Amino acid sequence: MQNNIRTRIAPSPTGALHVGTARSALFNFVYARKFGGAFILRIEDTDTLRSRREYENEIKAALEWLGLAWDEFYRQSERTELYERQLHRLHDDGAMYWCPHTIEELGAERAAQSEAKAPPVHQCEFRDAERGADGDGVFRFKNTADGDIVFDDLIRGEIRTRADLVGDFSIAKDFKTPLYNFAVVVDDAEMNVSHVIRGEDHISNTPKQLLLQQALGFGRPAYAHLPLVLGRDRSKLSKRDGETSLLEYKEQGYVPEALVNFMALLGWHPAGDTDVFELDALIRDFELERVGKAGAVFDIEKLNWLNREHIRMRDVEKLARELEFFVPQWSDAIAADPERWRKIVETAQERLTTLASMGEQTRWAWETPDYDTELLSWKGQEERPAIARHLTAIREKLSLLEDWSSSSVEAALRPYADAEGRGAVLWPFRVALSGEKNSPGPFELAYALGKDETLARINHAITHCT
RNA sequence: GCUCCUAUCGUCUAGUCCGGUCUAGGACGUCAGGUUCUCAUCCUGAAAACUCGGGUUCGAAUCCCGAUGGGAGCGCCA
Repeated sequence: MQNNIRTRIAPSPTGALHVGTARSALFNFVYARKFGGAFILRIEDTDTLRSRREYENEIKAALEWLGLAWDEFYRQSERTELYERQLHRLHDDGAMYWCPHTIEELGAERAAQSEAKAPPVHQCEFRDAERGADGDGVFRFKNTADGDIVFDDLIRGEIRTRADLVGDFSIAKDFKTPLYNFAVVVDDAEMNVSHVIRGEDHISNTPKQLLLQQALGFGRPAYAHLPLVLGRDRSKLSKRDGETSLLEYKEQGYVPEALVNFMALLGWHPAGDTDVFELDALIRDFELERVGKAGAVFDIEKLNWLNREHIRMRDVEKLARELEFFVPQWSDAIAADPERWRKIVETAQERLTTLASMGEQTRWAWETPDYDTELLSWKGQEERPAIARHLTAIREKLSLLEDWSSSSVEAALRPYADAEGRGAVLWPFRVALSGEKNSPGPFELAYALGKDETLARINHAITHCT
């Protein structure tokens, strides 16, 4: 196993953690863990106007929720001396210059180039001028490379770009305000990042960063560009496609294991036919070589299925604790009888798609059933006296029952139900307990409700019929 | 407009590097049956794809060329 693997996720705190960014974080984390390396969280907050600390906190919370613990943490806004020093080095080498053009001028130039079918590259007449930062303008890297800029992508193979098409790109607003491409290069080198694993929307930034690395005398990390996460319309996932903020999924009742599983499947697949797996297995089986090249559509149906699967695999006690958050209206009842709550959770567990559906899924547990008497009738064909007779028989058998479990209740009633007709007996029994047309089975309900409540609800139903 | 990336069922994908075992496999979803007092689950089954055109070859989803489609980037954002 290699030990010098260092990966990073570098979000900018200008919004919540995006699903695409979270997926990149996951792959970086997994890759680092697999080789016993370090996973770095670097907040790219050089854009002081848009960066906000509350977003940074949200991003951290989301990563923690997913279980992606970082080993090192940095904030670019706290590293300005470093960038300044490197900026001066470039400046002293004559590798950058001050471009005084306004944004309007640059926009006009680009429009003209588009019109003339020319490549959109800024031709600055000041690239050889000796002048510092003043007024409008920006520092640009003086790109003197010729031929192709080539790098080997771990996922895509060789990628080459014509150097003259890269042009003189901006690297800083002034000596104290570096721009993205510059800060990234300095940080990746300074942090000894060994593998840059990021979205494919960064492919076109890579040649610029390569040029900068060379000019500064830095080494080159390995690159792996992930396919993009796409929306229904196959364009980059956006708000229109539903939630793009990871924490939103938490609030909607998705479990982190499902998100991790789902995001891993967006572009990667284990060698076998397994679709359901957890982080440990992902770390064990992950291979960058098995990451696909084409964009992957975010399919909420598959996420829902995975969420169901992971909820079903969950430890009941743990699930019970997580579920409490989603039924605040019953927190007192839960605190009063935690054992009962655990039984309710047990009954609901395999029926939950999201944790948030717990409320409607277990209304029967908290509210006294309120139903029309007709609902007690199996297929609307049983008359009231018959229903009352069945319920009375059930009451008699159950009141004698000592050991109260789903299977003992079933064993006590099965012969009678078989003799009288299962539907005719079990349907009114279940409705008496749940008050619902659709609900978990009567034996499970009886178990979760407990003997006293079960008998009380049966009595209530009997009075309905007489 | 320029550049780059990309292309297997509706969706995620296996297979592509090392051509034949692929009448293309799995999963989600869909549909149909079955189990079940109901719903959900569960079980069985079905429909569903190699973008197109050339070439190489005895043979191509797999190799080569071209076209087309899709995506991304082109910022004094990251």
